[in-house]
Amino acid sequence: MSKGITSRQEDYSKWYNDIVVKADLAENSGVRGSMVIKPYGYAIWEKMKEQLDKMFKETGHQNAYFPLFIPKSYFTKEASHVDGFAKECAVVTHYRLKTNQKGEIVVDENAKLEEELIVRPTSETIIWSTYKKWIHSYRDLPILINQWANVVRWEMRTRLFLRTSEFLWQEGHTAHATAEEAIAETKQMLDIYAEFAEKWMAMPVIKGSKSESERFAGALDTLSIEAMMQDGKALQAGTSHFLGQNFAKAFEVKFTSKEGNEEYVWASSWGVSTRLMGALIMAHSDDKGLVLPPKLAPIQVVIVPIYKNEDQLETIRIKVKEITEKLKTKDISFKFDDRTTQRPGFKFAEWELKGVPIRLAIGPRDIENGTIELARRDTSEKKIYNIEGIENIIKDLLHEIQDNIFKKALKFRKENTFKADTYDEFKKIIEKGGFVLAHWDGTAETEEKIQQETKATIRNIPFDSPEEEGKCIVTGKPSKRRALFAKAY
RNA sequence: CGGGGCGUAGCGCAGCCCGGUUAGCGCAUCUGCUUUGGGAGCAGAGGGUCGCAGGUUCGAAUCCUGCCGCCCCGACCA
Repeated sequence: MSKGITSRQEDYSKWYNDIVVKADLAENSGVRGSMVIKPYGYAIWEKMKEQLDKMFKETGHQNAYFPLFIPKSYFTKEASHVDGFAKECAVVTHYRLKTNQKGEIVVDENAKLEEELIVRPTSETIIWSTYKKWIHSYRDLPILINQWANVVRWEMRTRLFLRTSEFLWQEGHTAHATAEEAIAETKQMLDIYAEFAEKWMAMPVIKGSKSESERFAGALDTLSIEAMMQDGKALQAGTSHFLGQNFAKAFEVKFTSKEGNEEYVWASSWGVSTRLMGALIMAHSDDKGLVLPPKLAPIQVVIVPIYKNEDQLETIRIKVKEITEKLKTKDISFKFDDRTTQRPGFKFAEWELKGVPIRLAIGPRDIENGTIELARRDTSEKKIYNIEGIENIIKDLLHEIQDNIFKKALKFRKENTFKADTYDEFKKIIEKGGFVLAHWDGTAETEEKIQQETKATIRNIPFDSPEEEGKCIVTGKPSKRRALFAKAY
């Protein structure tokens, strides 16, 4: 492992990339724009998945699995949906290879598919074509299904975790008898995402609804949570869409209501992806490497032995065993790093790079005194504690760290969120980086003008943005609420 | 798709302009000894179709032609 990572100040994107690669989270693969998620990175994703999955199930959802391939005809049924995704679809056209006269492996032109298959960029169409078969009566509703899957969007420019051609995600697809119910579901799932972001990722988010031009292709309303990264840019961390009856109409999904009327089904869909990994990294990490919130850290405590010979290591091993037994009773995950091939200093640096919240170091000195050195990743603070009762101290400290990094992120967001009442003010803030709350006349033209001139977009219109009389910073037309603007990932 | 750049050891690069005999450096790897409370030191070793294909030449990493791949900027974008 090479020393050091680029500092945030020097080159923020390089810093991000260094962390991903050097903390062993992921790397680029031989396929353009597609990444390999390495075991340590995948372990973090698994922690996220586990918690989200639990939250989905607690709210009555079930998991299912739908095909990777979508027949082109399904895909093209909902017009705005096609418009939104057509330019980034991978398409399967053949099903066989052959060897030509030169001995090369080539596509067998005789094995052309009658109908091309789209590799799913999202599954609304395949799922709604299936729901048609499942839904006939109001008694069949609601359907509350989630799927954990991979999807492909052929992006022009990719970055590890933040935007890759293939990514992992979950997509919820629900069907309801009424608009109210579907809207309530849409909101509920956004709340779940926000709770997960704040309580688990320790990342404060702003809930709101998207402007029309940022809406999901085929949705009537898109809600999002937006988080601020350390460079002041916004990252969309999750979306929940109210799809109205668009997909039901496109796929002819009707049900007979209690009153005996034939009606179209109402829908929602919602998703978060491996992009959350990128958010997690950029929300908390520092120039020494990753900083993980204890609740998502695959290893919460790492123990590094310090010794001069095999005898000393053996003594330490026995002591460590006592400690780890106690950690187990407190449900604390740990790793005893007894590799003899690396020296302590190397291990310290490595585990800091990997963001382990707490490090214990124990050597002959400690054995003699019944003590242990404890270092916090979030503050870099080091303290000597008695081994007796250390498990309680660690348990409390893990909560404190979780809390501390959330507060730190919240403070940073507050310090970098501003109100602007003139376009000049607005431009200055955007230039520097940060969130801007400003009045906007509600038109796509103004939104586009702002984006063209400043590269900032409307992230969302925050739910907690109070009603107030204002004037659009560009056109001066009246506005009732401030929208959240920022440059975004 | 437009503009720019790059392909030489696992990674990062020098050499190319001005052709010349064993193709070099740093990191990593391996071996040995000494080390181990903040990324060890010394000594030695291994590792290369110089992106691919042609051409020019006594001789090509170096010059010429074609091709392929990748990266950056722009355009595009849940």
